[in-house]
Amino acid sequence: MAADYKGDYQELVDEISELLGAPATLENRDFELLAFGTYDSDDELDASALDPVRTRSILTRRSTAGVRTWFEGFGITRATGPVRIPPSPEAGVYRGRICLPVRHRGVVVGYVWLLENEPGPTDAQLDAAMRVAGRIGALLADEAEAGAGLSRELRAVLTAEGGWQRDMAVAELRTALGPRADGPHTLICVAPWPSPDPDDAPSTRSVPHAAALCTIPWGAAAQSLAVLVRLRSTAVGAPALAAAGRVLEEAEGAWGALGIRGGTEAATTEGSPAPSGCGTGTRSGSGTGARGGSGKGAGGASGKGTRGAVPRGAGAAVAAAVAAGVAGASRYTGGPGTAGFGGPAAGIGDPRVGLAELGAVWQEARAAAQAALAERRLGPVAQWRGIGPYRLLTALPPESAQDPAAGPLLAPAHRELARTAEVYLDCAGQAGRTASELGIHRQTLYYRLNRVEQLTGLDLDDGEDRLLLHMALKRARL
DNA sequence: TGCGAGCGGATTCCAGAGTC
DNA sequence: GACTCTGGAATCCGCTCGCA
Repeated sequence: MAADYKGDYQELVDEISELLGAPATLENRDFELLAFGTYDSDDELDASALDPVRTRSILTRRSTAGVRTWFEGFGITRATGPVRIPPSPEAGVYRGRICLPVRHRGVVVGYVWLLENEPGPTDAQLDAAMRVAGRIGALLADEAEAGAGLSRELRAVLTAEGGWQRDMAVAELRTALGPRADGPHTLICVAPWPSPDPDDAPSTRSVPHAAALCTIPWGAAAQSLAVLVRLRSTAVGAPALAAAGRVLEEAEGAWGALGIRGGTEAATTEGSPAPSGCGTGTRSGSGTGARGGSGKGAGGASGKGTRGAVPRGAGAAVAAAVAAGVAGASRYTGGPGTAGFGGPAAGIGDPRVGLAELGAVWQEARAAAQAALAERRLGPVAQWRGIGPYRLLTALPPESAQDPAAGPLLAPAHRELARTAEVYLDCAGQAGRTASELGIHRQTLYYRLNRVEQLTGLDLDDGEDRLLLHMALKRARL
């Protein structure tokens, strides 16, 4: 049964505030706010509580990197007793404060902060406060252990083969979650996730509405992060979106720390516009007679496609993970969806009540993440219900990625032709819109389409041939 | 309802320029 | 020289609208 840790932290912080006669705040070792004391002074408004750093910490639930660096410079990560920190206006710290390191079995797990007042607390008072900090440390360690346990249960559910194995895993997760297990839930898949190490995953506390999270293999060498999210109802997806946004921030930060660009910036610095710019356009065009005409043979290709997708500045292991998990999608296009490593993406499955269908929800979340990575216009956070044809395409077996009909077109030398064909098909075969979308002359478009037909042996005036090529091109992006 | 005129988009053909 | 792209002109085709 999960404990109400938040309430316990609050009581302990209030206890410290009362002991020392000053408002206290509690942050974890990542400087994320866990609780803050509301000490009642005799004044109507205690100006001492209006310190900018403390106010910011309370309002944003965390401290800035600059403040963190300044504090850590006083050795608070190694201290076993109270540490006095003088004010430093240049670091944004306008008031001196006392840091009580919160330790458990010798390891720092958080910090209690007190603004210094005159006269300061006595040694006896600080000793008493440190004993309370010790109880907070035990509580933080207990919570971390409980969270890790849920990770194991969640991973067991998501990696179970099915049948009785999954039923057993679901039963264990249900027991661990308690009564909350019967409420509405969904799953978020964030991929690629930079590390398989559970210690590198964010805590459930730092992800809004998260009940459990764990890492799951993504392809051959990469990782993804699964987040189980509690919802108020299956009709309201806002909590899942908020959680996905928060975890994406963590993922982008982690990839950034590894020297790999995140976010959409990387996606727009190379290559051309998205191949699917016409995806939501009007219905079919004229469908008139056959194209033929002025092709001049099936000789060499331009070879002017977009450049490689391997991130620069990354370690070999990371590059391998990216190659397996992300860049594999960029087999031919140069568009934002696939041009290099455009950062991680998140997929959200359809909400369900209870945990029985968690396996299916996970498949949906994975598929949505896969679609968001392949087609950046769907992301960075994509919901299963919003990925359109990718609901079918992601369900196809891996071997379908190389359909012989589209094979020649997927060669690196013919990236531009493949992109031309895909935009043309996305635009429902309307030459004018396609040429406009690609920024080429319409005659150039006819020339390229003629080359596509020569390479593939398909007839773009035939509906089934069009469907086959369209599916093959989309599938190859996944 | 059927027909024809007008319009606009799609297609084809040809010539020529640029690049490798 | 081969390939690719661009531009102009002619033609085809489907759609809309007015009219009987």
